Amino acid sequence: MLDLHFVREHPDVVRDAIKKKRENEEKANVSKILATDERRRALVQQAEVLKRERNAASEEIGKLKREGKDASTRMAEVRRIGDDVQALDRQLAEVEAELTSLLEWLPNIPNAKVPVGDDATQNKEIRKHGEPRRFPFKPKTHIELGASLDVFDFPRATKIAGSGFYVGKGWGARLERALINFMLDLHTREHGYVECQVPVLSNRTSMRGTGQIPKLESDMYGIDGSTQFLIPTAEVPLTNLHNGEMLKESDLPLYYTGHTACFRREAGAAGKDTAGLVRVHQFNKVEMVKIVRPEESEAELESLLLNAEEVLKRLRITYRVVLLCTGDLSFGSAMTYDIEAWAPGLERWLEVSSCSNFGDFQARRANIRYRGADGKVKFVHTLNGSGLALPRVLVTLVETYQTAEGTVQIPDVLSPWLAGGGLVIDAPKRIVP
RNA sequence: GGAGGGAUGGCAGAGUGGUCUAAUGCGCCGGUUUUGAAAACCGGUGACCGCAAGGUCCGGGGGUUCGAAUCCCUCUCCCUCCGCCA
Repeated sequence: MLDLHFVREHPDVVRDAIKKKRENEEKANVSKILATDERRRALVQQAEVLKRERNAASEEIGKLKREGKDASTRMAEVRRIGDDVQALDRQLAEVEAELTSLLEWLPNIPNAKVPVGDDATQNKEIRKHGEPRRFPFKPKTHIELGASLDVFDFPRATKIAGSGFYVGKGWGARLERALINFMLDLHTREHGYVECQVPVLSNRTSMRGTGQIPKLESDMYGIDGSTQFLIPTAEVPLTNLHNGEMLKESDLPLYYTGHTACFRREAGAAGKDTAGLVRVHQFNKVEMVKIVRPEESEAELESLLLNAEEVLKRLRITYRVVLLCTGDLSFGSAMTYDIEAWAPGLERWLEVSSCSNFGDFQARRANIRYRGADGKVKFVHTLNGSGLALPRVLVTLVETYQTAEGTVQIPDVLSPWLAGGGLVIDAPKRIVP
């Protein structure tokens, strides 16, 4: 959420952001907000004048009564004021609710470093790590490998739950578990994050806090008449750990990581990536969240990105880092880097991580503040990034490390997390060693 | 699931219809003192809205009243006990 003062004082900056982000100008409506704010301030003034009168009169009545005098005419008068106050307060509550819901539709302002552009084609490549691997044979896709090695089962997942799910089986499941532990250990032992086990269900307040509600409500699975939702990312519970809290400056920065299942309807993506692991309704993800002082958030984004990249470096997977242009930037983000890993079988780059700086956008919504050394209350800045999304890492891993024989050579770096197991995925019942 | 108790500023905690403009303590900030620090003493110190005067806020919402932290209803959360249970 943007600061109302900021919107009032810099409406053009906000309008510019809406345009550059290709947001719906009907819903993200600055003029309507300014008009509603005017109405609200007029009502506040009217109500306050009356309240002042009422307070003075009530005090007087108290005095009269203590002195044993009659106060009935005064009381009748004040009663009328009270009725007016109540009517004004009702109107004010309505206008304020309207204003808040309008404000919730305003996107965050992009950082000045973000290139202006319409869509993903205008994103800017920042760096590349490794080269796409060349094969002396035609590499298979993870779907083909998954079937021949019996490690990913899509038809049976569809039978159980519907389309857009997968079953990891044998090495497929084991490898995913090893990757999760590898990532969590890296982030906790070497990058300074505190691991959290969090609910995969969150309420409306939390969803509003991180910005999923109102804009993305229809992309989530609601529970119990939509009082709670399955989380689309652990960003929601991890950031909302501190919802409504007043932190001490010495508490900052806070680094959290956690592994959860994530659930997405992918409502707008019907017909896209329908086969395989690339786009599924339920997937595992290791997430990193940072809660930091405002002056540090830009540098914290860079280190967050490096933390995510480190996973791919150690797995020796080819990737590139892309700075999203304004048109591709998400609603609440001020600046986002995507990490895209190369999938040799599919022959395309896959987004395995998205690292964003939200500035104070989420902090305002979730009311996460801290008291500075000077005693002043300020909003924190929040950041988050995937570290990483599991299914797509599995895709790039098995496609990258496949052999001419149709087996998969698992990178050595994972061996500590595959205790007792070999490092080659072979056809069923011939697991090596 | 049943019964009871509770929610007050950054924290602890008093306050059961009228100077509550919320006591007091801790913490925090400043000062005095000190070579420096601690201690002691003195002073200051909530959030939000408003250009300001001022107004609002005692878990959320609603009600009673001239007037609500205080009374009533309701929701949420926490605690104690009982039951059930991974």
